[in-house]
Amino acid sequence: MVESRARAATASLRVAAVALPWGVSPDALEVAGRSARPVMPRIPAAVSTREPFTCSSPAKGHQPGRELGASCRAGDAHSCPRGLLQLWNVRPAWKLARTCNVRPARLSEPPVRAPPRVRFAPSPTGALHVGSIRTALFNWLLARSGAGAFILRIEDTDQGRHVEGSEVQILESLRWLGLEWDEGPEVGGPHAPYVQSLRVETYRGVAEELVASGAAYWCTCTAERLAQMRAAQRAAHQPSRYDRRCLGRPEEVARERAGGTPAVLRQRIPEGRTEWVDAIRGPVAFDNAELDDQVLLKSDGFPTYHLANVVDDHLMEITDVVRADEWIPSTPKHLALYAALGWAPPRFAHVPVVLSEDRQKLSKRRGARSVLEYRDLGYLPVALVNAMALLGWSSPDGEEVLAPDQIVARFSLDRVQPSPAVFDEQRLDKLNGLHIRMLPLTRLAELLAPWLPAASDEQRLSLAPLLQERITRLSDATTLAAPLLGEVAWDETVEFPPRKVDAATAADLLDACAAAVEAGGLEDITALREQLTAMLEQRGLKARDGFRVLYVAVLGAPAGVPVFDAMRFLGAEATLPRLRRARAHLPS
RNA sequence: GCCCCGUUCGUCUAGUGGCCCAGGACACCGCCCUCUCAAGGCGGAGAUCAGCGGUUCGAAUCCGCUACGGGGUACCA
Repeated sequence: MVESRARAATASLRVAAVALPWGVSPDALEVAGRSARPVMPRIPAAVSTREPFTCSSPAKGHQPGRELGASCRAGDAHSCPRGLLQLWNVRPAWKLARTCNVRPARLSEPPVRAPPRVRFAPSPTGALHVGSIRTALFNWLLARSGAGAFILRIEDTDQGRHVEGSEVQILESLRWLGLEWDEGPEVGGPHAPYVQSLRVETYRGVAEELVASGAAYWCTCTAERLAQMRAAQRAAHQPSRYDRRCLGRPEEVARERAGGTPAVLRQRIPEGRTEWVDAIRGPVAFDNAELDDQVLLKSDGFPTYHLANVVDDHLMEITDVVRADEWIPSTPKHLALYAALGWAPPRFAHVPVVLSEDRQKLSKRRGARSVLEYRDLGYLPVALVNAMALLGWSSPDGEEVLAPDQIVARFSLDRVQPSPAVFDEQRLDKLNGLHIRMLPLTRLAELLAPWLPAASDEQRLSLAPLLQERITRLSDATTLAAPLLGEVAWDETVEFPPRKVDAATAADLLDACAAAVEAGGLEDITALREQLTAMLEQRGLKARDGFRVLYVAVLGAPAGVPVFDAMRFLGAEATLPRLRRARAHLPS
């Protein structure tokens, strides 16, 4: 379908070229010489022809063959059935007939749009990982960016796969990330209940309607027969789909059902072709002959996803279905259901899946972390949101470190990539560190509480500025702050005195520092630092090298929080023994 | 088997026929800044835009084929 349209467009362009046989000026060809790379002006000056311009942008679904007038200028407005377009890249005169391009306005964003109502519909089969919750994030972003509503619905129509406790985890994950829902479990809403197992009567009612209109029929075929049929179809290189045996024997099926034979309700897929414009992928088309007569009602009376999701999306007035791309092959079946019921279908946007490092689809089994694990590892929800948003979506201005409200302000589905992406944890780390650095100190101090259980509120507050600049995850605070909140054992494996510092200088430095601290030097650590720097420089040593002595002495390692701040935090009483202990490890 | 979706530096991406012998970010390397570590600044290395054909004066961008990857093909969602 797509191809044939494009082919037709190409054909009409050829005709246009033939129909406008003006003399080609050789001068026009000499744009910039052939020696160098021909440099064409991006937006050339206005040009005119004896014949009208033709609007040609077939690939973008643009209506070709439209006259633009005998002269045009880049930037001119041009109205065509697709909306207001802008001319750009006007071509040299010798080629105008087919190359006067127009840039279509964004197709997916009509100027006036009702606020979107979107939904996230997980099934309670386990904890949410990055792959599944990113779909929730995109839904939430679409809702918030369009002043719409974000609806949460639990799809638990498969009783067998239900995992105890996963609903609670789902709600907790969403809340932790800040993806608050406007309607759904716990918050309620006008279309309650938002749990499918509580809506079974609704689905049965719709199913009856479908039977009455002939869009669905009962089927009593056994699993064995179905398996045989599929094997045969596969062997015959045929698409595998139900052969409609029961469609041709309704009385018999009715008798069997009355006699207690288990039966399922099948959707009768109409003839023809189904296509839709996916907000992320553009036109997608299926030949209905490829489609199976989908089971709508299982023999246990529960609906399948296909029925339940269409019914609920309609009843809940969902305008945009944003879901993972594994649903693409089912979409034509859903569309057929909407048509059979006389309902207007929503827009569809199929987002790509998230892959793990080995390029396989992310899954719990392969060690994908659940969202809550990231919390327990010391990640900030805003950083996770940032990292997930950048997985498949990019900001129009290229900004990458973004708070949720900034993402909302910039979000649109047409900037979502169609290809699957690998989740990069290193990038998450980077983003997490940067977001930690943007936190107000009081907030950081609060967030640090679980990671610094031994510290008082006051201590955490004074530690916060020292830690903020150098932690990647909140959990890093525990090790970084350890030397300040407890004793430090002397570690013989740490080089002491450090490189570039001889024992005598180290001893003098420690003595001088201890003397100064004893004399109240911690009152003004800048002065103390300058005093010691001067002393080291007198001996021809750089402060950076010499101070390593103090790092090892006070923090037990050559790196850590700024050592003078550390000493001040510890106070003279705690600092002096450390300086003296280090001194004792040096020959006197 | 049949159908669908996808394919730009290691990773995430920009890119919608000339601003691209492809730009940014993470990771990596070097330098600078600096009391260490971070953060930051500057620079480096890293992509024959999956391949091949076609259209075009000109293709990462349009078309076709192929390859590879993923998904669907359930009384799972």
